[in-house]
Amino acid sequence: MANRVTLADVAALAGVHPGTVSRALSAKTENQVNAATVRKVRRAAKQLGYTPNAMARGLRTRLSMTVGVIVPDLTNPIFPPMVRGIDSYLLPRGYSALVVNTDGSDETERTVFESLLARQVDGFIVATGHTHHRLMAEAQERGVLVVMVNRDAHGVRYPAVTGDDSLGIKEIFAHLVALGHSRIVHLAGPAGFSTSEIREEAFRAACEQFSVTGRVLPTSAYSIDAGQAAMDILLDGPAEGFTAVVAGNDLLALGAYHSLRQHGMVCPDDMSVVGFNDMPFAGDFFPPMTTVRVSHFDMGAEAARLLLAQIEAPESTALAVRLPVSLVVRGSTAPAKR
Amino acid sequence: MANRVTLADVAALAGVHPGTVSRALSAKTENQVNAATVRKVRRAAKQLGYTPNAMARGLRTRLSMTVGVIVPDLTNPIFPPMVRGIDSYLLPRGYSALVVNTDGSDETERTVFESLLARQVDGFIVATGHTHHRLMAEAQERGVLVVMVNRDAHGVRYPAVTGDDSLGIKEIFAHLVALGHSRIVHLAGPAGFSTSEIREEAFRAACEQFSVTGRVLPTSAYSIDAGQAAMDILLDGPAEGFTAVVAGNDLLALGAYHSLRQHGMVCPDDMSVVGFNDMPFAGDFFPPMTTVRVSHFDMGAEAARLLLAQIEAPESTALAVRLPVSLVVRGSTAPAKR
DNA sequence: GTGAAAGCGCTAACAT
DNA sequence: ATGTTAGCGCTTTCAC
Repeated sequence: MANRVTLADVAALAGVHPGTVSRALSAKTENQVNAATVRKVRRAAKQLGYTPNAMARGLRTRLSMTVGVIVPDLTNPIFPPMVRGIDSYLLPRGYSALVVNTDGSDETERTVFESLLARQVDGFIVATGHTHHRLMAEAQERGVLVVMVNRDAHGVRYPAVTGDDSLGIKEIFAHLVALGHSRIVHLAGPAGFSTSEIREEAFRAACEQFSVTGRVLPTSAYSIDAGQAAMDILLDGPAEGFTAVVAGNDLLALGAYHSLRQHGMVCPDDMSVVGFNDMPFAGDFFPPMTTVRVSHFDMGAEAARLLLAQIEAPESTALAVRLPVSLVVRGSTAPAKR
Repeated sequence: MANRVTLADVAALAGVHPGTVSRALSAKTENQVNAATVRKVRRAAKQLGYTPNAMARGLRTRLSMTVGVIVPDLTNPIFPPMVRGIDSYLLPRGYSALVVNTDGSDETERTVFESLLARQVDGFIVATGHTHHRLMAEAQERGVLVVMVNRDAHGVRYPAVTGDDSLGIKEIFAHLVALGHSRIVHLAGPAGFSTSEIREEAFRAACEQFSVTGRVLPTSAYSIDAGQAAMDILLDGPAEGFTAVVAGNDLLALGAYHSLRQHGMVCPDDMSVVGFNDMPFAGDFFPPMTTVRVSHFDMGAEAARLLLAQIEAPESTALAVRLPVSLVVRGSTAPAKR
């Protein structure tokens, strides 16, 4: 594959030593070199179409200028914006992101983690956090730099960037209660994730606060099918007078849509449904989904910022960052039927 | 960042020469080495937690085991499955994909292309093709290995993996004509892309073949807004008796939904709409979208296969691959009103 | 079957 | 301000 012009070639053409070329071409060191020489070197480099070899540089500097990004599954629509957010911070600073998927498998996660380490990534952004995360604990012991994103891990001192989930749930309740709902179901995210825990916790607290009768339905995954299955359990049994569903995320809410439809019920007339995340196209579903917006782009950008801060100053105390959320009211919520 | 165990360390512990460790640890060369030595080396490597340094290896072998993937925008939902497809072929073979976005900018594309080249990628998978693609022409001259995916580029001899767009359009027509539609609009994709050209061409041919009165509405981008704007133009004017819309892709079809709704029309009662791609969640829109399914996962996997074939045997004549398509009939198409 | 030695392309200390 | 030198960690000829 092409591109066999080296520093030595440029040096030869410019009539200087390779070391000088290296200095002339790097922003940090070009002031150590005569302006005229810099120009001469630049001209030679351009003429030859010189591109520095990142692997040679990285080998020497022990820096790959690459960060590993570990996500459960890129086809989950919250991740592409997050990856774009990461890139938006990384690329202008000369870094690249290597994105890998785990499909929820701890074993796959270990494999990709090691392979990323073999590629000498300078740090990780990890979106696969779960509450008891062995790998993260080990990574910390090995001195690997990590920023957690979206989900946190317990007992690990890595910085984390999350949305303000508690506030999101509270805003949902304010909206629902104003619409007259007093019996509300929570389609709780699967166990073992901080997002699930925090949202369920906030749900219970909000029930207290707003004097609402709540019921928590566990789910097995953050997926449409799991949401549908959980909702089926409610609708197959006695009605119990619930008029609204607060789902752990938009996918679960979509599952609730499916279940409702299958049971001949209409959302929002028979049952209001609220999602979480405001994933792309949430406004194009039927009905357009009321949900809590979290900017996954910002989440990614912020995580990248925290990671580079650590890379450049390993001592920097990067704390948890909580991003703002906002309720987006669309067509899946309506006044409670009396 | 951690991980400072080298070959030399392993060699010292195992009591052999670094060269021997290298041979013992590589599948291709381990048969050159005594079985007992291999075991000894393996044990030492495991004990120290040795991970080979990919940059050092790459520098020596001139192979990065990395491929560059250039997409317009990862948040366009057809790309995540494609990237997963690429990964599905690459990762088991020891390769990684470095994905970058261009946001449709030729300048950005040049920049990311060069930066990927600097990272010594062994080849590219390019999803940003347009009909007259300067960069691809240059890349070919420079001997850069590329596989085009989804879209083709004219006048470049790179292999391309695309869907069978012509067949897709034909199947749409068979469906629509069976429903009694005889006046059909095409929301054509923007100029300069092979997908737009081929689909529009197939539309015109199908109009001939099925004796349908067609009208082509150009759009400025493959986006919801562009689709809505184009559809607005039709609906703001005299009706002309059109009863169905064949959109250049699902996003344009979604734009048609919006325009229809804004004009107080109901899909599919007043107007049938067909998309193209069967993007994720197309079945969850309102109404669930009738569209042509193309497996973008397979597309990515196939592109990766073609690229690795080229990398491993640069002489291999990789031709264009056309993937099968299938019409997915959902709720956005209905019998034509008489 | 294994050791020795060179070198991939670059940067960074050191010397001048 | 620039040249010299060494070496990042690995693979791979060439010896033995």
